[in-house]
Amino acid sequence: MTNTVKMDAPDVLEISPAKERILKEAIDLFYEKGFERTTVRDIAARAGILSGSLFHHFKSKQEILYTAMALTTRTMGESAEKAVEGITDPARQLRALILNELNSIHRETGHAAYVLVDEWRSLDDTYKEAVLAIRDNSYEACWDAALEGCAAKGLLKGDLRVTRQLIRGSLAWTRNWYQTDGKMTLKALADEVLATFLSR
Amino acid sequence: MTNTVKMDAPDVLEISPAKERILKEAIDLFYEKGFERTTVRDIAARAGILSGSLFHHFKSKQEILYTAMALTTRTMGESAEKAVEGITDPARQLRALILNELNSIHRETGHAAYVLVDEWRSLDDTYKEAVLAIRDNSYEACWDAALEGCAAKGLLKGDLRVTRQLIRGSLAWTRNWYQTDGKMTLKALADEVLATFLSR
DNA sequence: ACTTGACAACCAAGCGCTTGCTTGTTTTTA
DNA sequence: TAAAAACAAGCAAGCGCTTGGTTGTCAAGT
Repeated sequence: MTNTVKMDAPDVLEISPAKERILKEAIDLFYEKGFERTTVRDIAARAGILSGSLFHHFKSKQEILYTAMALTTRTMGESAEKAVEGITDPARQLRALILNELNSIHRETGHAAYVLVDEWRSLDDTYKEAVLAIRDNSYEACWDAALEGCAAKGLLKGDLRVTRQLIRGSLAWTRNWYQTDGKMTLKALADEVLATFLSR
Repeated sequence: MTNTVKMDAPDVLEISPAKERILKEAIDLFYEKGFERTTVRDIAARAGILSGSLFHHFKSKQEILYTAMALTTRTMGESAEKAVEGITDPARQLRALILNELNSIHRETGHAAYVLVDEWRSLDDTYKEAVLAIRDNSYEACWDAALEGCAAKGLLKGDLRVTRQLIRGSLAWTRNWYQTDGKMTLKALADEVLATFLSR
């Protein structure tokens, strides 16, 4: 797909079952305590191994964070593309993207999306670039297309880039208050968000 | 005001000039690197003293974070009350609160508001309660009043509590994209946010 | 006017502990 | 039987914090 050289960064595609289990536990811990407060001993204990054994799979704690973020970024990009697939109406595209993002944050794999945003500062600069390279391809393009479509139809007023950020902020913040087990479903929340941001 | 015993927690009102300088530097560092990545040696160096001398003013690193957050919380509460003072129209109240919050985030003291949100997880549970006790008094009440006023006038649709959180998220997220030195002023941004969330 | 003593602020040194990570060896798997 | 995976042990560095002593300040005592 991408024509950039991939040799420098370890290919995130290659994930052994063991790696996957470690990543899952690491993400959960990063979600609970943050990257810095999580020790390699914590991660190893949850994965059922000793701390030293971690470094057989990842060369550093940073690489664990990077792999988790790179994987999450790719997954969310694919997920966004799939969400708008076959939808032509821009308002419906937007709703699909909103619901998709809410699902990413609050469903079982949700901790990964949370970590991607919240622990970004903890990622080394070199790795940041690598993750951004993955992100820019598909994810942003989907959102831009949907938003521009809405704007063309007069469904959105004001600066599109600002609106985009306002929506993004609203969605990201849901992790601080939305309860999966509450009365409101994610679909209902998605509708509420859409209704809030679309002028009618 | 509060009838709870206050003896356990140190009164945040008492801040010597030295304490204030240390707090300012600490907040800047927490903003730049996060609480965990910031060492007491970092803070001391910026304050122009040695690390051990910090503990003459604060009994622990945690207490530095707590003091910063308690102070910020009180300041923001007072600031919100002052912002809506004398304003009766709920839409104008809301605009004032939005602008006030944007100012808190992006003006000179902005790092404090940022830290309050972003490093909340790093604060010990005991201290969390103390900060929440300060917060609940004024800040939330101002927002609730303005939002209910808007709803009564038909300016807001949907669940008020959800709307409140969507706005809060949009505002908090601005720190990830809004540039103080850019073309858009904070007032213009406040207007854009207001226009986005109010139905017309 | 000079001494005294109490106090806050700070320094210099380092303690005890935890951290991420390494090494050499053993176990498991295929 | 050889590679992959995990263990056992521990190192060097950095962490928050403590200790004991040195300043500068200023009001009380003589």
